[in-house]
Formats: sequence, structure tokens, C-alpha cells
Amino acid sequence: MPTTTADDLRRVALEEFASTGYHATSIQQIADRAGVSKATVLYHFASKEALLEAVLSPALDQLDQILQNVGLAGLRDGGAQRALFLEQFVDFLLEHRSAVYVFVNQSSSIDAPVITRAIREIELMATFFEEHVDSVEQRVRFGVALGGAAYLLAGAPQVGPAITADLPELRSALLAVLGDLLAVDPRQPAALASASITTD
Amino acid sequence: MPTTTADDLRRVALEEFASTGYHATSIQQIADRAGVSKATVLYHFASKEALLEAVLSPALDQLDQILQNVGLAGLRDGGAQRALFLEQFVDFLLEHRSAVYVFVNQSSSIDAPVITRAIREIELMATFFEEHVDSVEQRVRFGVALGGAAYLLAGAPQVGPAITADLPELRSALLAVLGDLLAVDPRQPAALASASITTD
DNA sequence: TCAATCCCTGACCGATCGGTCAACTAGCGT
DNA sequence: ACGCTAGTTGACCGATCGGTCAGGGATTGA
Repeated sequence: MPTTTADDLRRVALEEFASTGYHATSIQQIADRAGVSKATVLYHFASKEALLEAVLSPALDQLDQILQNVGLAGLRDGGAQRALFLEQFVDFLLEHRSAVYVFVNQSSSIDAPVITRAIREIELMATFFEEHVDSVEQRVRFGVALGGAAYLLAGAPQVGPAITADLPELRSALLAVLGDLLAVDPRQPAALASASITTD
Repeated sequence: MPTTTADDLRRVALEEFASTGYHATSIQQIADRAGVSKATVLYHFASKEALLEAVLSPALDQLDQILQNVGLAGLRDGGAQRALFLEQFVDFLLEHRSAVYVFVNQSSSIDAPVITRAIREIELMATFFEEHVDSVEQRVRFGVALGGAAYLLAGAPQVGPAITADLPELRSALLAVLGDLLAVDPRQPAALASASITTD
């Protein structure tokens, strides 16, 4: 199955939204990059906002699934459950880095239902790490971990070119740093095989 | 000396740029919030870009001074020098949190000289922590610390309302978390009295 | 009193924004 | 041969963008 025009538009739009920003990206720009006219973009997607939703929804669906899995399993089994969640979360970050960057760093400037949904899921995710809500340092740790990971993965070419290192090394480094921040005990290395990782 | 119109505009513009985003904020919005007309904004500042520069420059000037101080002192005295830098840096983050958020999280979407300058200073700052550039985890730690702190301080009302805790507690928590991330040994508590902290 | 300077404003400008629409083309089933 | 549908496009729309400009108070120094 070859790539369709709609697929191209989704891919181009995600890149532009993440690198240039939602408001700074015009439909005309997306059309030009995809090699079609502006009217074609509006034919496949009812509006710019609908295009944003089509672009972010897959990532949100996957995040939702991860949160439901952890939620169903419960948090009674504290440490190991957290470690499992962290591993899934890091893989999620790596697979949907651009989408994560959009709804983490631009959520405050975009007024759209899909952004509201993203904020809701981020809040939900926070609860998995906020058993000790009374500690300011705990909150700081979670906020730094989430915002820092998003910034690092998609928004910081200036911090250094080496972030484009091979994915396994980046993945293990993220697991170590985030696990350190969130006080998660490392699990058995082979307990969960690395999920397939593709850039989105 | 009472607050001048130009001061009001700078203050309002910074709030809007940080909370709504530079491109998503129109000159008309800033004018309305400040209680003046759009033409008045353009009278005090030659352009929207000039207003952005007027808003971000004070923070960049202070960051520049911090970097020069540390640079002049040299890094021969490794640990203590790093701890001093971290403390100044955290105070800088707290004082200029909105400005930091703008040029950390929106630099990729704004094309202006003042943003280029900000990127240059962030790169320079990175060198103070990148003595071991060969380590991917070191880079990840620095990126997470920088982006995470910026996200936490100005962009994440949804992570939890408790971030608005009293400043001394937030400051010590930030020092602990960032110090942990950047492997800085804590200094003597009274070595440098807390600089005066005001929101910008 | 008068001119000059500082602030501020409404009216206006060209450009671009997101979005609509009629028309054209190409394929496909009958 | 025909009509139907999906895909694409240029022309066009109202709204808003950043920015310009002539002019109207208010204050001040001569």
C-alpha cells in the first residue's frame, strides 16, 4: 500500500507543528511541503484544528492505553509497577516524540478539544507518581522529568548534536535519568523486551 | 517613580508571550490588556519583534553576566565552581521564569535576533556542564534539567497547583533536583546568601 | 502667548490568515 | 457510452495580522 496524500499531510503537519509551532505554521506551508494545494489540505481535513487532532490522536490513544493498563493492574505492587510504567512511558516518548513535544510545550497556546484531552491525560499520568503529593520536591521531580524529556527529544537541537545518538543508547540513558528523577528501582533488564521503536 | 506605559506594556507582553505564545499573541491583545490602543504599542516599540527583544533582553543580560563570572573564575576549581553556578542559575530561573520559558520553549518557532542570542547563550551554558561530552547520559541529564526546569516554572499549571508553593521551598527543591541531575555537590548552605527574588 | 515636544488615537494599508466553492480531471462500474 | 465518485485546483471571501500616518490633547519652556 503506497503512501496516500492524507498520510503525507499528517506526516508533514506533525513535523511542522513540532518544529515551527502550531500557530506559526500555515496551511499553505503544509500544502507546499506536501506538494499539493491549500485547498487539497482542506479537502482531506475539515479544518486546521481537525488536522491537528488527526496528527495528535494516535499518540494520545497509545498513552491512554498505557495508563489504562497500569491503572487496571493497580499500584499495590509499588516498585515493579512503577518500573514497568516508566519503561512503557519512555518507549512512548521515543515513538511519539514530535507529538509529545506539541502537546507538552504548546498546550497553553492552542485552544482545541484534542489539547484539552492531552492535558487531561497528563494530569492523569501525574497521579501515578504523586502518591506523596505533600512533597514539593516530588512535584518538582515529576515536572522536570516530563518537561525535560519532551524538550530534549524534540525541541533542543541546540543542546548538542549528540542527541541523535543511536536509539538504544538514548533509550537506556532516558530510563536511567527519568528513573533516577522518579525514584524508580531498575527492573530486570529482560523482563520486558524493547518494543519496536519508530519515529513518527 | 510611578509605572510608565512602556513598563506596563513590557510586563503585559511578557505574560502574554509566555502563557499564550509569541505568534498566538497579537499586538491588539497586548494593547487591550494594557488599556491602550494598538497604535500606542507601536509608538513605544517599533515593532512586535522590538517588543519581544525589550521583554527578553534583561533576562539575557543577567544570564550573560552569570556566565561571564563563572567563565572568568575558570573551572579549575571543579566542584565548588559548579555549585556556585547552579545556585546563581536557579535564582536566575526563578527571577526570570517567564522569559526563560519563552526562549527555551518557543525559540524554534520565532525568527528574531534576540532569539538567536538566547540560543547562543544556552549553547554557551551547556559547555559549563559538558566536560564529559562523550557521554550520552550526560547530555540527556543536561537537556532534561534545562527543559524540565523551564517547563515546570512557567508552563505547567496542569501538573499541580502546589508548584505555587512558597519560594524558598521551591528554590531548595530545584537546587536539590537540578544538583542531582547535574551531579553537583551541595555547597555550604550559607556560603552565598539567597539573592533577592522577584517575579518578572 | 506661542511653539515645541511627548503621548496617544482612529483610520487606514497591504498581506496573509483559515475556509468556501464551482469546476475540472481521472478512474471505475454498468 | 454513460454517470458517479474521489481527488485536486484556482479563484475568491471576510477577518485579522503587523505596521503607517495625520492629527488631537496635555505639558513645558521661552
